[in-house]
Amino acid sequence: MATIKQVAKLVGVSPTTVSNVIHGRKNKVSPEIYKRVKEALNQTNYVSNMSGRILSQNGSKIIGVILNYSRRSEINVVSDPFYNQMIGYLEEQIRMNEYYMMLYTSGSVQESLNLASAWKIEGLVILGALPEDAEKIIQVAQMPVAFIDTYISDALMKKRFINVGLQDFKGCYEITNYLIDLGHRQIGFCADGNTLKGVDEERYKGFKQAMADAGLKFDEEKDYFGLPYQINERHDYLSKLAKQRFRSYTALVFTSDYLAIDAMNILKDNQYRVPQDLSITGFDHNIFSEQARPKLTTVEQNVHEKAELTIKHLMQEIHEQGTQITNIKLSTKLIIQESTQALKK
Amino acid sequence: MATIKQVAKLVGVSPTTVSNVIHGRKNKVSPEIYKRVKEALNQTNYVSNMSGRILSQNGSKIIGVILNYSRRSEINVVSDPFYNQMIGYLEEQIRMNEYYMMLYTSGSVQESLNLASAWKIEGLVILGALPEDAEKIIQVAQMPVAFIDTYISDALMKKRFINVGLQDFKGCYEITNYLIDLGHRQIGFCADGNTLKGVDEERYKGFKQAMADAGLKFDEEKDYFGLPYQINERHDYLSKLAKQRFRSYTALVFTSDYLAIDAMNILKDNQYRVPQDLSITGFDHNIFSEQARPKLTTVEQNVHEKAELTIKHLMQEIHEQGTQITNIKLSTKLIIQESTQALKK
DNA sequence: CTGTTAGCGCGTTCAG
DNA sequence: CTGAACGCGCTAACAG
Repeated sequence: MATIKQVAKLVGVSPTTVSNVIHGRKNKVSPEIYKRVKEALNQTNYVSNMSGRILSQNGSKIIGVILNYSRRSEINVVSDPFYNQMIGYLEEQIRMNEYYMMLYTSGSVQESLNLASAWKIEGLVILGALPEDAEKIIQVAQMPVAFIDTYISDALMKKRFINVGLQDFKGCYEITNYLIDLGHRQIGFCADGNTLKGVDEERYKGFKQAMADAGLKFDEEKDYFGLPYQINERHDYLSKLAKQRFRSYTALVFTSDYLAIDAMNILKDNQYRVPQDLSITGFDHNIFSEQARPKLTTVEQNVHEKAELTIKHLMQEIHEQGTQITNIKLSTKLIIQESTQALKK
Repeated sequence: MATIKQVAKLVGVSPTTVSNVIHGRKNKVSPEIYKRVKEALNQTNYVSNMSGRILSQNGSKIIGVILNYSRRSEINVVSDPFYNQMIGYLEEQIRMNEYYMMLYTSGSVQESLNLASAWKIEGLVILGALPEDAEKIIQVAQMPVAFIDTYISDALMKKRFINVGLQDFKGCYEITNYLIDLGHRQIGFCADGNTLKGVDEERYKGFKQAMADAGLKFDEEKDYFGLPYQINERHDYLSKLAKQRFRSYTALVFTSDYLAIDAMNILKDNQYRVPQDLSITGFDHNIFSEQARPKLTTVEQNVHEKAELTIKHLMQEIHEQGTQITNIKLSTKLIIQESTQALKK
């Protein structure tokens, strides 16, 4: 509640002196006064008013974290533990850098940029942006931006933009290969919705490549399953699939643990045994894959590392030490658990 | 990027006029000029600078959301879907009220209050605060504060404080009673940690009351299981319990779905069949209880409603229309699913 | 080493 | 209906 002025009056010095003490500029204040001001600061429980600070050109100390939910339905963004974990870790990293986190979910680029300029936000973290939105942002944003899990062509990348993602192609290639090695030939691919973009698209490509490399047939019309976003619709649809079309497969690859577990439960309800009747794989290695029985064979990504790297590079850019384009693809790890087994001959 | 001054110069009017247009004060500006200014505003993509606004006494439009993790380990806060859902819904509600959300996890009251005063935060939402922390906050906070899931005595409540919670006692009483009705007599109670506070304590009381009302013995030393926070330690401990002490029970009551599912898996790994060998209940009715097989018998709380009510009342307080102490206890609902069954004689 | 002054962008007087 | 002037809290440049 106390302002610099009030503290200054209390001690009997000028506001500048107080400001200097606050910023620890010992060389500009005599030790004696420094001590007295410091005490007054503690006594009055002085907290600097951020708006004053921002106005006098000193950075807002805010990192905006924007959750894009144009891709997935809102329900999933709230429920999918990947986003939740990510937000938790981002908050941790931002706080550790003595910045503040403003969280915003937004479907539109303009909205996000308005937020940023209204608050003179120093850096932006954008989760799950579509490639076309990312392009727009790169063109107009005035501050460093870090994208997480967005596919941006290198040509578009600029110095102040950071892109942290995963080796989605490779991850999905490997897990598909693993299924093929187990003897599976009829493998279906299941994802959110009918048009794949970004992360899911890369995973799909990895899957198809693995199939092609093994000389296996894959019919994009028949063997690709686009699941509804809405949980009830999805369950109905999965039930139908379980009763008919899924019967001709021995393994199913899902683009996320969330979807895989969801489907596995519906399959169980329809008297499938996993993995005896059907092998199932997920992607993420989050809490769902561990809590499920059988535990899910999946692809691990290190969410904490993702958050840490993102904020680390963002901070570098903010402090102008960034020297090159940052486009990181973190490696993945195949986690073999209980939801897959070798095909019996 | 444009400031009021710049827009004013562009149109050829004074800053005041522009300000008036921004605030829609049509009676103070001629229609002709109003239109021209409006156009310029759109063209330049004007966004008002928040710091200027805050400084000139007009509210920061920030709601601070503080996650207290002194009670639970950080790991759980990040993983427990209750918190995640809550944050998602709070963000939604805050945004819908045209406010901004600043997210902060903190173990100390002072830190939280510093955040609030630095940003002139208009309202605070505090998740899972300890009663003693809540008391401190009530004493010193300058703005409306809404506590979620904190037990505060009515005597301490003041006009500007809001408390939204659950009928935890009743919820746990009912589910325990349900088990008793099913014929269970040896019922254990499992919770996070060894000293129960707030929500968990109330649930424990509800449990004990149900046992007492049914004339059943309950030994606080023996029949209460305090589980370690750390996931690995917890699993080890649960494994031990599964092999020995759990054998003498026919039902276990858990304080959250998260813990119940975690334990259920360990039990399965130890050849228990749920519910045939052991009935299990959770609390929350979140995604875990639905994704599990068997689906968990649990107590439902409406998280969305909780968030909505919290922000609604907080907004009322902010706009000074709050007239009375707000201490809400939302009702719960028993959700009977597959993890419980009648005891065979 | 210390104090004075100006200005950041906005909203709100108060005169014209 | 319009504009000039002030102040919010802070910092940086400049004077003493």
